[in-house]
Amino acid sequence: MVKAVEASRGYHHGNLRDALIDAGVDLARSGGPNAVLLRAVSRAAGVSHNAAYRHFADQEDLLGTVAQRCMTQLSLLMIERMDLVQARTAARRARSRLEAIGRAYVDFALTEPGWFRTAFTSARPHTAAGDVDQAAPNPYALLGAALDDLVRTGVLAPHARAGAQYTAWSAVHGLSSLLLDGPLRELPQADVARAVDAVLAGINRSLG
Amino acid sequence: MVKAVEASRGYHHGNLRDALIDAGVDLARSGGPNAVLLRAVSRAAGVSHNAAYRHFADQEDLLGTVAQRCMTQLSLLMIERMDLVQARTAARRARSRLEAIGRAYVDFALTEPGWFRTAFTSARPHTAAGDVDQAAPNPYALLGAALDDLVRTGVLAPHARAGAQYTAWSAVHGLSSLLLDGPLRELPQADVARAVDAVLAGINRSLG
DNA sequence: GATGGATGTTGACGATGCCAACATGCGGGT
DNA sequence: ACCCGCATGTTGGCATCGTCAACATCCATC
Repeated sequence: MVKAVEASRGYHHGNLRDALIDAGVDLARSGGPNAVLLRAVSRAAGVSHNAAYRHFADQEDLLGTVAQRCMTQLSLLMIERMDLVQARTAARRARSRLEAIGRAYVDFALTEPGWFRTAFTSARPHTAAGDVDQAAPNPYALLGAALDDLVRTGVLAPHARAGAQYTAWSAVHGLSSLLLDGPLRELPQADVARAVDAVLAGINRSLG
Repeated sequence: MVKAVEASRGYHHGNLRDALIDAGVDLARSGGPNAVLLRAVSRAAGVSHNAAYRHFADQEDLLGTVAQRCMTQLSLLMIERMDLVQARTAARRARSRLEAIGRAYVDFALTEPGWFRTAFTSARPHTAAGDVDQAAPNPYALLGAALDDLVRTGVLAPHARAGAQYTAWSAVHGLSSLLLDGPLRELPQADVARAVDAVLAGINRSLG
């Protein structure tokens, strides 16, 4: 057979690493990075503390792995929203896609604060040596692809692409952070919408 | 006399709250928010664990207070850099001041990562009820004042001010975060400078 | 079938946050 | 001047966490 997906519950779990990561993702969702505890994930996986040490060097290692999964969740929402975009011309489509991506980014931060904070908890270069899942979609690769499309459709001048990338990333990520943990924390919902519109419009304008 | 600055070291410390906060700021500087521990600050203040509970409800309370001090540090650097700006016309001066503020923001994040992370550790609305030091300068108030100057000097149209505020805050904060904990983490120094220039130029352009 | 290495378990140690009970001494009221 | 209350510190203890060491189990390979 390919692999025992359903965990056999004998002495050996059979699929513990994934189970631990899943538990970590759950904990991160509700409690953020500080909730991703070695003993807690072990408990959730129905296994004894210390079992995790056979799969992760230490808590930081686990957290880094969970953080990557959170990044992937962000990517999934971005892709989903991007695929919904429809437009006449290729140029308009590229523009709308970029906006959809940006909006997804902010929405993710606001609707999944635990995941968002965990994804950027950094702790360490969670692009650690070894098994970074290269196949997993990356939020910034998606943003980059959207910018490539803008260049392809003539909206964005090729020489401006590099700068636009930094500008777009920064604006969208910064807004998300400020709304979540910054001085915009308790902004009324209507103002939030206005702020998002303003920032996305600013990005659009800065594209030329 | 005004106040016993030098701590009298009897049974009662005499100035414990401030001593604990200072110790917390030190720990935050080198270790970030996770290093601001109740027992550690007590130790640093030469006092027994639990003494801190006479001045802070819990660790989160202490951390929030320390976070505010970190915010103030950021403000101080911004003010310092802003005051260095010289320019012929009032308009150019206002523009240069905004840029100086933005650059200071990013520089602070990169040179004082522990403080920066602590300042935005949020944990809870560290604008808790009660004694928020209103006199302390606020990074966003400074940014707001700089934008006001741009309106006053005719660089920025009044109706565009609100949007510009969100745009500028987001861009500068987002860039800082991405350089510190995001995918731009290990960017070579030359590219960092380019990215900062690009984002600041983008802000300037978005002002019209 | 035996056996070795991968996987899980048990137990322990130090550190942390927080609670309860106790100690100290400064400052205000008489 | 005295005394006593209450803010401030201390001691001790508990539950939880990360991590190490020693041990148990079982799957795969010969």
